[in-house]
Amino acid sequence: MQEILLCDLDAFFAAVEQRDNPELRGKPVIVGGLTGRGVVATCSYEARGFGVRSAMPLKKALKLCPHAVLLPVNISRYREVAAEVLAVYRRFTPFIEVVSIDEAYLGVAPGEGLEVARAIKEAVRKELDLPLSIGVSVNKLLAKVACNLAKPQGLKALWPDEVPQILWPLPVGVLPGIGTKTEKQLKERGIRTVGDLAAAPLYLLKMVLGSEALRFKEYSHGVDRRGLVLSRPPLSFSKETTFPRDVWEPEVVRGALMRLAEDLGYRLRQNGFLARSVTLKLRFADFRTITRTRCLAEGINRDSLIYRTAWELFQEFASSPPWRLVGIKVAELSNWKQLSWLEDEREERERMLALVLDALRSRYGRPVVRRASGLKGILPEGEE
DNA sequence: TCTGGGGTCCTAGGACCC
DNA sequence: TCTGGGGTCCTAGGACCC
Repeated sequence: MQEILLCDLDAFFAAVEQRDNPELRGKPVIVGGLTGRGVVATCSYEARGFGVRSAMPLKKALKLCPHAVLLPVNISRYREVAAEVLAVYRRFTPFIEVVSIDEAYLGVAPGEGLEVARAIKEAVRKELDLPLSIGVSVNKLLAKVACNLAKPQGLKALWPDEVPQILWPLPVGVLPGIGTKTEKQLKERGIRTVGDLAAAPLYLLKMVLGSEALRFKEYSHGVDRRGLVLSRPPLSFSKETTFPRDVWEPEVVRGALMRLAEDLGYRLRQNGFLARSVTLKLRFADFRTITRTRCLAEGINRDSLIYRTAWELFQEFASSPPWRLVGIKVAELSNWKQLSWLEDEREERERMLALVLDALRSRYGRPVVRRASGLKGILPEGEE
């Protein structure tokens, strides 16, 4: 049987910032959206010492730690660094499941897990100067738990024979798929720890976990049949934005939808996809959230069609302001194929323009030429 | 304390078809 | 007239993960 490593970069965004700016080392650093309604994306361990946590509203984080250094999320920079880390992993094994920007499972030969883990940790520290935690075991579940126990900057193995001693005392929330809601429901039935879950009768588990009860029962015994998923095409792209203040004017929402549609169209074209469904997401000031989806006859990848569909959905379903967030998701992706011959000349022109703008965007970032008067009648109404 | 953004998966109801 | 059963597609919402 193969062994599995879970490699998890510690406080990744904050660690990159501290590495790139040595004067930040040893200081509490918070990386997050700086809009006033932002939350903590990642914070350094110095900040965690003050009680600051991921997903915490920035306002609260700053109350806990007023002298923290606050930085915006520089996601393109973190992506670059993450690619360098992946390149190191690839020197050790081709079996890699990338979970997120800072996390990956690696498959290695039986008996080699700990040795490879030590070498990877050392290489990432020496070559990239980044702290990394690694959990080692025979499956993803135990590797993940081991990694959590190892953090920060640790290395730990967790073998099946240690399950009663190490896994059972932990809260059920350590199992993947048990979040706050499910944890609460289990607690109401007297199931707090993984050991409780292992001892619980199946009928009781089914009341909370439904058809997944058996899988979680297996997890509680350290059994995890999930394999590594080496690579998968994306199923959807989405982009959403929370307004700095609650919004009462449909025109403000319309402007936001245009920018979201532009971004999604760009990503579809860059990745060679057509989308057959468009979903509008709307959050009201009271936090009630709705989604409305429209399935299209044909796949699309143009900003204007994404925008138009989302705007129609908004007009149909927006009900009443104030709105807090608006978002668009495109899904039902298929590979790019030749569009129908029936497009009229205007559409052809628009498609050519999109290609030119994309080229500019690739080279220079968001184009400002969008505002030039020559584009009247080509871009969707109100966009010029 | 007043709650981001980008994803995946599951469930459940209704429409529709045979 | 008093209504089966199965399959698929579409849609909405929710839980979860990082």
